[in-house]
Amino acid sequence: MPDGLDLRHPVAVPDKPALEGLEDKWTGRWEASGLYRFDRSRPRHQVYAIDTPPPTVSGSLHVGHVFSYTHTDLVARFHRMRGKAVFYPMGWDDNGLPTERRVQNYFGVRCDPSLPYDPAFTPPEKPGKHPVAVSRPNFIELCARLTAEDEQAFERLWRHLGLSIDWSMTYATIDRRSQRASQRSFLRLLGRGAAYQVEAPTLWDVDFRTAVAQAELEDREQPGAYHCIRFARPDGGFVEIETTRPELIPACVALVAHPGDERYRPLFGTEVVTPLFGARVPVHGHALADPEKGSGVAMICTFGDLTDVVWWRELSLPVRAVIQENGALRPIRWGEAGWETTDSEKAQRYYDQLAGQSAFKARGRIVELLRESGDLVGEPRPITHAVKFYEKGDRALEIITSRQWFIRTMEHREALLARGRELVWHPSYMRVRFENWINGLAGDWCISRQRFFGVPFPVWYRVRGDGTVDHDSRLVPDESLLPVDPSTDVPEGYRADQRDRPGGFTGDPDVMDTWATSSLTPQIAGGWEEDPDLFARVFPMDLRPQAHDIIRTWLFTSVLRSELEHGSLPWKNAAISGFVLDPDRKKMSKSRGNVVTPLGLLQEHGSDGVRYWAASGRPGTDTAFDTGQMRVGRRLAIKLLNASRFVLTRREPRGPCTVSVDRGLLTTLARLVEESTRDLEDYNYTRVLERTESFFWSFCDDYLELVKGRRYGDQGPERAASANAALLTALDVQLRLFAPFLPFATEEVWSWWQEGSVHASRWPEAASVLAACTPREEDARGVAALRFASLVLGAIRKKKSEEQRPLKTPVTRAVIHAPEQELELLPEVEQDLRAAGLIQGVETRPAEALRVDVELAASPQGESRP
RNA sequence: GGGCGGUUAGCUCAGUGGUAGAGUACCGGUCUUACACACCGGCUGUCACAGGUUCGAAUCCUGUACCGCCCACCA
Repeated sequence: MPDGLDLRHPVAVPDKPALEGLEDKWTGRWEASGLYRFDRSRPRHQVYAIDTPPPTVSGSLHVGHVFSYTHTDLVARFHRMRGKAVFYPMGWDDNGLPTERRVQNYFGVRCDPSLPYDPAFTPPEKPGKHPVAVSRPNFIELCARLTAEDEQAFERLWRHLGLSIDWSMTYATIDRRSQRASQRSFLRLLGRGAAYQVEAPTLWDVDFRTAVAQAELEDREQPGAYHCIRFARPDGGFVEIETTRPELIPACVALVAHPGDERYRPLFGTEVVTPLFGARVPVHGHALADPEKGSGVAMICTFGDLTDVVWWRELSLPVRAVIQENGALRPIRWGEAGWETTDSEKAQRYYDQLAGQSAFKARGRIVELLRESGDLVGEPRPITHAVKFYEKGDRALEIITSRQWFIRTMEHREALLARGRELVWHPSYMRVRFENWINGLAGDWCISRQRFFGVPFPVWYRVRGDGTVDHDSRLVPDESLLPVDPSTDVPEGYRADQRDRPGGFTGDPDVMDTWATSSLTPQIAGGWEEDPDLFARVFPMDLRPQAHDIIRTWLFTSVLRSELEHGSLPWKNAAISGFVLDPDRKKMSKSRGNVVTPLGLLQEHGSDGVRYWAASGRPGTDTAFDTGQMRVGRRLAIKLLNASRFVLTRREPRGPCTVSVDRGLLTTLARLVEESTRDLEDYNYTRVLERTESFFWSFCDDYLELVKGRRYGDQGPERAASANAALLTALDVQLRLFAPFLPFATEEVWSWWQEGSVHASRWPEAASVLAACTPREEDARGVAALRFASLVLGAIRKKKSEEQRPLKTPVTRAVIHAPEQELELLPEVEQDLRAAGLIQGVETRPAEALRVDVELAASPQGESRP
C-alpha cells in the first residue's frame, strides 16, 4: 500500500460505481500500455507458455468458446501475477475445408489448381449460377480476404471478454509462417523416411472427393439390411454368405471363415464362384472371421470396410475396385485381366445395369438381379447398424485405392503412450482417452487431402518422356525457399513452360490435412527455426488447453509431431475443458440451433459475470449453460465495487492490526491465500473462486458490519487504525485473488487507489497478508473471536427478522449462552458487537452450545406493525 | 463389446470415514449513512438402488440401473 499517498491525492472513488463501460475502458488501456505483451528477455524458467487453441474462423464463436477460453485466461492471469512472463498468443484456424466451402459459396468460385495465377482477378459482385474457376493462389487470396474479416470480429470479442492475450503474436494456420513450418517439418520427415507416399486403400469421402484420416471418422447409425447370398461351390453345392453391401459382389476377391470353423474348413483352399459375375474366388481361413456373425463366412471385397483391407493385405489378395472417387460404380470390361469370369458375356450384361450408378442405387438394382437369378436366399432383413462417415460428410465413406502421403505413426505407439504418461493431464482421467485412441490405431496417419485451401506439399515429380508422372522421382525445394506452392512455383533447374510436359515436371496437387499444420501450433507460435531465441524461451510449452473431443486429433497429432521433430513433449500440462450443455443436457452446438450469441451475453451480464459462470466449470467437466450463474457473477462484481468504495472512502487513521478480530480476519485470509495458490497451481480455479467468494461475502456481511463503528473512531484512534489497516489489507488481497476471475471490476477498483494494474501486481502470499499484523503471525484466537462475534451478530439479526422489526431496532438485553472458552472471547469483541447490533446490555451464561436470548426495545412511537 | 465420468435440495453444484452444505428458486421481512443491481431471515433431502467393510459410510469395496462421453475388426 502506498502510505501517505492518499492525503495528498484524494481518493478518486466514484459516488455510484458501476460495471457499465468497464470493458471498453480497460481493454483500451490495457492494449495501450502493452500490459499483456510477452517479455522475451526472460529466461525459460521465468516463462509460462500457452499453446492456445486456434478457433476455426469460418464459423462463429459460440458460448462454448467463451467458456473454455476463459479457463485458459484464468490460468494465464494467475501465472502472470506469480511473476512469470506469460506467452499467450492467439491463432486463427482458417486453413481447411470449412473455409473452402464458405468461400465457394460466398464468392461463387471454384478452385482449379491447373490454372495460372491471375493477379488482376476480382470475384463477381454476386455469386453467379455457374462457379467461376480460379487458380489455387487466387482461391487462397479469397480465403484470406474472407477470414480476415472474421478474425477481426473474433478479436473484438476476445478483448471484450478480457482475455489477456498478446495480440502482437497472432498467427493464422494458413499464413506464410505456418506454411513454412508445416512444409519444413514435412520435408524433414520425408528426408528421414518418417513421411512416405504410397498407393493404397484409403478412407475416402465421395462428396468431397478426398482422402480422410481415421481421426476424422465418426460412426452413424444407419438403416441397412442383411442379404443372404449364395456362392456356387465346385461340387455343385452352395456357400451362403451374409452381406450388407451386395453391390460389392463384383469387387469380391475371396471368402473367409475362421480357421477353426468345422463347417467351412473343407472349403479352405478351394474356389467358389460369385453369383451373377462368375468370378472364381478362393476360400480362406483367417482368425478375424467371427463364426458367430452371419453365416460364419464373409465376403471379402476391395473394399467394403477396414476389415476387408486387413484381410486383403494379410492374405495377399488381388484388387478388384468398383467404386470410383465420386462414389459411383466404374465401368469394367469383364473378361479382361483382373476381371476373369466363367461367362464374360453374362457378367457384362449384369454389370452394365450397375455401372455409373451410386453404390446406394446399385444396391437396389443388384438385389433385383440376385432375386431373379435365384442367388438371393430369402429376403433382405432390415437392420440398423453403425456406418463410418467423415465427420463433416453426408455420405458413408468408401475405401478407395489412391496415392496418398502418410506420416509413420504405428511404429511410435509405445513412445507416444509413454509421452502420454509423462504429460500432466487435468483432469488425470482424460489420459485414458489418449491411450484408447493410440491402442485402436489402424494405420499410419494419412495427411494428404485432395483439396485446395491448405498447405500444399512442397514436392514436384519428374514427368517421363512418355508423359507419365514418375512419382518416385521427386524434386523438393531448399528449406530457405519455403513456403512454395508447387502448382505455381517451379522446381530448381526447370522452366515454367516445362510444367506437365514430357521430360518436364508436375507439382504435387494435394494439400495437407488441416491437423498436419495445427499439430505444429507450438512450433509455429514459438518461432521454430525462424526465431531460435524465442523458441528456446517458450518450448516445450507449459500448457495445452483444449476440449476433450479433439484429444485424438489435435492433442495426439501434436504429441506425435513433437516426438518426431524434437524427441520431447510439446508441453508439460494438458488442461481439458468440458462442453457447455444446454438445459436438456445436450452439447450446445450450432447444428442444434440452441446457441446464444456470445457478445449479447457479455453485454447483458457483463464480461465479469460471464467469466464467473465459466469459472464454475472445472477442467474436464461438462457444464450447464446457466444465465443465473452469470447474474450471480455480475452481482458479485457490483458488490466488489461497492464494498471497495466503503473501504476506501475512509482510510485514516491507519496503524498496525492489534485488535483480535482484525488479526483473525487476516489470519483466515492468509490461509485462503495459501490454499488458493496451491489450487491454482493445480488448475483448480473453480475452488479458488468459490472460497474467495465465500470469504468475501462473510467479509461484507459480518466483518464490515462489526467494525463499521470502530473504524469511524467510536473506540479511539488506535482501534480505528487497526480496523482500517485490516480493511485495506483485506481489500488489497481480495482484489488480487479475484483479479483472474473478474479482471474488469478488480482493475477498476485498483485504479481508484493504486498505481499500475492489478493484473501486473504480485499474487499475494500469506506472509505479506500477516505483515499488517502486530505481531506478524497467525492469530487463532482472533479467528475464533471473529467467528464468535459473527454468530452472535447473526442471532441478533435473526431475532429482529423473526420479529419483523427494522435492523436498527436496539437490543435492550442480549444473554449469550456458550461454552466457557467462547465466552472468554467476549471482551475482545464486545464493543464491536454492541455497536453493530445496537446492543445496550450484554450478559453471559455458560452452556453446552451457543444460543443468544435477545430482548428488543419497544417499537418507536408511530411505528406500528401487524 | 471394452473403457471413462456422472447420479446429493425444484434447478446449478460443493462435499473422499465423524451431526447433510452453498448459490439459486420459493416464502417472509428490512430504505440499515458501501451497495434496493441491496440487505436480513426462513423453507427445502430414502445423498440413484442393493449388498458388504466399519463403532460410524454421501464418502471405501462389490454389484445393478440410468445419463453423458471415448474407443472398437459393426461381414
